[in-house]
Amino acid sequence: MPKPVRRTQAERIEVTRNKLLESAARGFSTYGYGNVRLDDIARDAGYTRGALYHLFAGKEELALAVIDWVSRTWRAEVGEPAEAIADPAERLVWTAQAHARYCRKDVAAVLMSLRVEFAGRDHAVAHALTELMEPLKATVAKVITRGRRVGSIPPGPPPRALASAYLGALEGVTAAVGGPPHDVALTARAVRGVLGLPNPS
Amino acid sequence: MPKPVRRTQAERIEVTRNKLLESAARGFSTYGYGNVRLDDIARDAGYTRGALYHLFAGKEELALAVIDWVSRTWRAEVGEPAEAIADPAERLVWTAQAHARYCRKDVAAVLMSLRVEFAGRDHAVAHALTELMEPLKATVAKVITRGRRVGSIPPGPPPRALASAYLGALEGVTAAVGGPPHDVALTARAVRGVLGLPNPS
DNA sequence: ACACATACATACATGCCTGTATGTATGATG
DNA sequence: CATCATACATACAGGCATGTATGTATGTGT
Repeated sequence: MPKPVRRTQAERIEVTRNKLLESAARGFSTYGYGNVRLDDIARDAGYTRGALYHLFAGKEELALAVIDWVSRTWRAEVGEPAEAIADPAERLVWTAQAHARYCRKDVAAVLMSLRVEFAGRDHAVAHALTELMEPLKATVAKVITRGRRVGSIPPGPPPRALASAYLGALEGVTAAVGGPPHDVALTARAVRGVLGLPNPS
Repeated sequence: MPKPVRRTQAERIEVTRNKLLESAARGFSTYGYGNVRLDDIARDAGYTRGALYHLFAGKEELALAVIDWVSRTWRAEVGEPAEAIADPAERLVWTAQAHARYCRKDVAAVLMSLRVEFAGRDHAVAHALTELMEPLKATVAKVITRGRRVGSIPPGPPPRALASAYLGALEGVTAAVGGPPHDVALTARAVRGVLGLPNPS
């Protein structure tokens, strides 16, 4: 018996919460919001639904918490570091590559999975997702506009449409390729093409 | 009262079947396989579940029929015409553009929607989808290989990985852009980038 | 025109999953 | 160490969607 370590309540709850969030992310990502059973999520994390309902009000709140959790880590690992890059074109390409690396963690796919499932629906999860994507798209559009003013991104379709395509290419390619060793290079290729940048070769 | 036209049984059943398939495609695409209710699908087509269960063994068979139905129209409108184009690079770019136009019909999104929902699961629908995508990916890989031999596609990542990225970019961009007037141009940009082709400018 | 088959509607039964209420064990406080 | 609070498990209840069985109307063969 591996010694019943005495943990403080705050520690216990944080450990449990994180385990549940991770299992939930995997569950939502693999089975979808509607198909996954809370029992599976809890059991996968090593608990029962009792723990889950103690920490989250229900399935919907759990999904919202997962979205918040994943988007936080995304910002930390992809969004924030990208802001250090001055040149707009470089920054967008770097972001794409960082996103591809980020998506190697299986939990990352949960955002795309949920977005597809809730696309065009009136649901709290759907609203959370659009409130997450909308500013991101706006930011990308702004970077594109700046890039064109500076001359590092060639002219073409309107920035907002281009931003949508950029994000779509990002997710589509990373999801389809599904990991190393070519995910980063191929994602970069795709977004370069979308932005109208020449391939570096 | 609009005259009770006397239709033959074969006609009745075909009309009904098609209406149900179209509603099912919309339903699966909007709500997902697990979330949509067969009652909604039937009612949307102007029938009840009675008609649905008379024509299809159940939800699963309905989904399989929808997949078959959509893939047929895709082949007719995108796959087959593309084969007329000799040059490999041109053919792949044209296919992407034709796919973008094809996706303007709302029912087209059903394949991507189902693929995301069933990705990595052991389910009859999942198998049907992989059996549909696998040959397609193989074909694209072959065209890429030929294109490189001929010199119309530059060297780069292995053909299979490139084919995955090509299809991912295709779906990602069309789904994200979501229609005219820029869908075709942006999709072409993305796949050109993935394939390593120079942008025509 | 009659009996039969089939397209489709309505009514019923079953199972599963969410949500809630209750119970138990472990950590906190005096 | 005794009492309380909290993390988590187990037990119960309700709803909702699938699937099935039965009923009705429309087309078909003789």
